[in-house]
Amino acid sequence: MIDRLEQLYPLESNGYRACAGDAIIESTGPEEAAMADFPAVEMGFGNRKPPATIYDIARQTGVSPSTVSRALNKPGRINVKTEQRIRDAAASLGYRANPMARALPTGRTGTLGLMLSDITNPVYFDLIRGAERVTSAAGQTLVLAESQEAVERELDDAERLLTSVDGLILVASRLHDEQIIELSAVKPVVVVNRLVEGIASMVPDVVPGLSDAVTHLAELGHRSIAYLAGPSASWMNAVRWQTLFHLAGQAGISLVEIGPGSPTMAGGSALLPRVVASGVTAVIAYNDLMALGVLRSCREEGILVPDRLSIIGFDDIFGADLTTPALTTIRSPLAQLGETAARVLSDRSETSIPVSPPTVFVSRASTAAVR
Amino acid sequence: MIDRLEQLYPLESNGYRACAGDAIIESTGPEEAAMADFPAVEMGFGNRKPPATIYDIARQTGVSPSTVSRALNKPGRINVKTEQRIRDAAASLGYRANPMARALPTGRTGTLGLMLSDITNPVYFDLIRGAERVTSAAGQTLVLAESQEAVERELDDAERLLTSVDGLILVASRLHDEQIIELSAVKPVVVVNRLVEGIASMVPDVVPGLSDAVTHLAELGHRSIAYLAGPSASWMNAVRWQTLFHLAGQAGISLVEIGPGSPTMAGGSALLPRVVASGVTAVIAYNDLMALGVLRSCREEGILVPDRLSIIGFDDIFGADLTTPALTTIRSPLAQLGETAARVLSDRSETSIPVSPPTVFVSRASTAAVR
DNA sequence: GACTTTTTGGCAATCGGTTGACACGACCTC
DNA sequence: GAGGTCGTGTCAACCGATTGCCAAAAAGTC
Repeated sequence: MIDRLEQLYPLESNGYRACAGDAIIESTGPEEAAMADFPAVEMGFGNRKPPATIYDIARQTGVSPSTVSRALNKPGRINVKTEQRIRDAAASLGYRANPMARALPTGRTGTLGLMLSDITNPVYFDLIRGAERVTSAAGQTLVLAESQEAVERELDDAERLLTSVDGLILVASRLHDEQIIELSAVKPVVVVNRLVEGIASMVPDVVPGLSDAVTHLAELGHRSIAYLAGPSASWMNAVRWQTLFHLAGQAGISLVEIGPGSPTMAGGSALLPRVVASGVTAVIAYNDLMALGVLRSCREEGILVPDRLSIIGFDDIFGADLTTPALTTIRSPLAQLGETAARVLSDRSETSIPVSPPTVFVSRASTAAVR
Repeated sequence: MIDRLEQLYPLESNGYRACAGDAIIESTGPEEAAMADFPAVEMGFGNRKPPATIYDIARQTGVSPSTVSRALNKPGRINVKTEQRIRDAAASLGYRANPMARALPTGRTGTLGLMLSDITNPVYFDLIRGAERVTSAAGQTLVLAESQEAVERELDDAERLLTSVDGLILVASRLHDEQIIELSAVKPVVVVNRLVEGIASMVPDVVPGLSDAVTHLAELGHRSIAYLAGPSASWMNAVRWQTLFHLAGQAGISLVEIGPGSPTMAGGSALLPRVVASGVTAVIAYNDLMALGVLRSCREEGILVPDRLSIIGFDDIFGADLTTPALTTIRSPLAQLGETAARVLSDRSETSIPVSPPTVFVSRASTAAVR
């Protein structure tokens, strides 16, 4: 079978773009598709060559290890001539400083941790991107960890991560305030999408976006709407609900809370029956994923959107504008929050930091006037 | 300003779900939305308490550090009574082993690296999930790195990562074969979506899915189709093109290659004019992102899909079934590849490993019979 | 009771860097 | 020429674990 693969993808020295002139294509039969008998390949976990150390460089150049260390990290401290010799040797040996050996005496690991409930939730894309950009610009490494919405696990992972990181960004953490404060006693911690006293916190200001959304619905004639609640342990869910509660009151719109539900498409879908039963003409969901879940279920149920039900999401994730109808939503400035969080940790600046960029209402096609 | 925020999100000891009865809601004026003057908060980067070490435990229990180390890691080596005393002390001090101090003498870091061109590309979601699942089940940590489609940077990051990781998974790497082989001389390396001689490689078998796709198009009466090429440095792009080339030939369908383009929605959109000019009735894109880009541009240009143009994507990413029309695509078993890759590195098994699970054609609504 | 074996715990070296203290020579100054 | 300064490089301690080897104590054997 491996033969067939190699015929199919003939290798060249540079690995790809081989001429396919004599490749043999044949359909894979069902028996070949079975899991049990994939083509297999041998792993070569054999003898590896240990990476070069400053001791190797020292021996080769005839200086002491400490001189090597200084030549490589303290420009000017060592004679330029010597420094160059050392640099050349380092390059020829393919030297790379061992980050752990370095971290041990210094305490600096050159690494920031980013913890979120679900790495693959599109909501966090821009946030991750933003943090990545800042981190790598500062020559540091960003490590991502996932807590799977489990408090138990989140604390454990956070503690583990904390020991090997210069700072930690907690996004939409489900931990208790005290637990977060405890973590911050060990290493700098920044929380995003949550407000914790005494901890650098960055939350978008939900008022502008939500306010515009409510006005928008009011202008379309909606008098009765629902909020699709996310996880009850989510601080941001509480904020969105409370804010909406007041704004709806001010606008004279009646509001019901439906949920809590899982912050996923499935979670949204599951709540549709209750939405229908409530008789509301519009829903605002905790996030876009839930909104998309509702949207999909509506299509399956034959409920016309936006004619019979208007839907508003939250976050403006990837894909929100690809649906039909395109999803009206409230955009959170997550890229900016990610950047800021990373910058704060990266600079270790004692100065005050920005904390509350505004959300923006994005009007698309999933909202319309009440019939 | 911070006052307003606190009024808006009043804090309680447990952090959320505070009563919002007296919160004050007012619209944010435009001047407040300006970037310059976000509410700010002071960071407390003050004196941190250093984490507990085995020396602290040793002192408290009156034994030597080596005994502590053994009590915690070599069950049975130490008297149960002593071991328990040590465990209790460790717990009361909140001890957490410093992974770097441990890695230094042992060489084992308990960490796997996963490198991909773009963390936030939905294509890789399932792959990341799969790798994460296996890794964390094995008590290890997965660290993600992003290479931004830049070979220079990818090599640099890979080398840096390699020093602090037990093994490395390279996904859709743009590196040269030699570079990858060199990396694998230092630490175990697995490549995904690419075939490199001598390196454990996992690629989906594109034939089944692509074959069904071509048959599908042929049955719908398409006689002339286009392939929207992805990055020319992508091994997988070459494979998809070559395979399609043969399958189309066998089916008697004429085929043109359009591109290469960036593997993004923008990349797909940019190629639409050339698709139109070519006069084909169907396109198969390098990936779903490009297919979605074409789809969106078609909508903007008033080109009906699938009536005037059939579109097939690749990978079946999140959102592919949310569009209108829902995207017909070829699903890659990436979750499985991610799991397998992680398992191979995690077990360090010398045994042979599965390597080529089949792709599956997913027929949805973006393909139809030629008028 | 003397000898052997097993259990239990400590000593010290090691991993690969960093860094404060210091030695040595060159150069400068009065 | 004595004293001071500066530039350059080495020594040795240290970060927090792991682990091979050994010693003391306890248990077992004849």
